Amino acid sequence: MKTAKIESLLQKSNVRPTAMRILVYNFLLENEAAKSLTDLENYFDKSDRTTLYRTIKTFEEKGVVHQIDDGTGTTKYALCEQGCNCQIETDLHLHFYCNICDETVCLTDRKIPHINLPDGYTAEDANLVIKGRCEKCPE
Amino acid sequence: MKTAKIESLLQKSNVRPTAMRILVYNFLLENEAAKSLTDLENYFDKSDRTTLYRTIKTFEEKGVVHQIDDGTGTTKYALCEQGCNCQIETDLHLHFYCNICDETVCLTDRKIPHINLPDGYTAEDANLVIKGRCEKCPE
DNA sequence: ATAGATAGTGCAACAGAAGTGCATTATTCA
DNA sequence: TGAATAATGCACTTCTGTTGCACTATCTAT
Repeated sequence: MKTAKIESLLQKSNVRPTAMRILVYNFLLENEAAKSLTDLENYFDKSDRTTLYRTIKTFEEKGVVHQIDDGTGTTKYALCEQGCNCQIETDLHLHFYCNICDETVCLTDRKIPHINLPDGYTAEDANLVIKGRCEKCPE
Repeated sequence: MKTAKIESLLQKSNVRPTAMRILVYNFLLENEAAKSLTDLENYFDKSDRTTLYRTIKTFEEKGVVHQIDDGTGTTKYALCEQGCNCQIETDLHLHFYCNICDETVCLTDRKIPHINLPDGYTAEDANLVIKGRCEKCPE
């Protein structure tokens, strides 16, 4: 994607499009799998960890990316789809973690099914991670 | 529960019932909510962190407790039910994390619904955490 | 009952991820 | 241009999880 295009996307989300932010956005865009802070750090070895940390936090606050807890203990991030509203319960999609290639992807078209909770419990958010073997890792 | 009872339960799981292990088991038994290593550490302040760590790891290996990743970033543990087979996909229950009291409980009778994955994906394990308000935290 | 083997415990230290404070640099805008 | 605001980079801290090693308790076979 062209830099100018990313710039305008960031601006739409009220994120000032600095060089670093455009690079990070592009990196996330080019990778189907969700990336961790450490992934970013390894890829952008010229840049400081803190900068990347705060970049991703800014993205998260502004709804550019969403956090993924895939159970590996390391938080990962993926771009939100256009018009995605990660916070709304009905829009929560599930994530798939591949035990073989250690990559996590969004299955944006698979929503988390509604669960009937016991009396007195109210749901506000949900997280569903399926672990197994992904399409890229045939048996 | 009587010490003798816990002793025999541990023995049935091939865990040698040391004093520490009986205490830890009892602690987990008396608390409905899942506990983290830090919780154990705070409660058993006379005991060493490593001992508690290895105790809980032994329990986990032998199927006495199961690990819970509730998205807080801290792994928690809860006793397995009798005959529970946490590893089998069909037996996976979901967990509930309360945003108010910061406690995580097993909803053992709510199983994770089956999800149809895209072609090429195979499920081996799953983790579902619902977050919200628990019965003990009325509005 | 005792000696040797095995298992459990406690201390110290380390690793990785996440987060904060502060000084420096870049950008905006009046 | 110059003051205000935002972004970046460095150093440091905290928290959780983990391992190595020495010491102690427990078990088992003689």
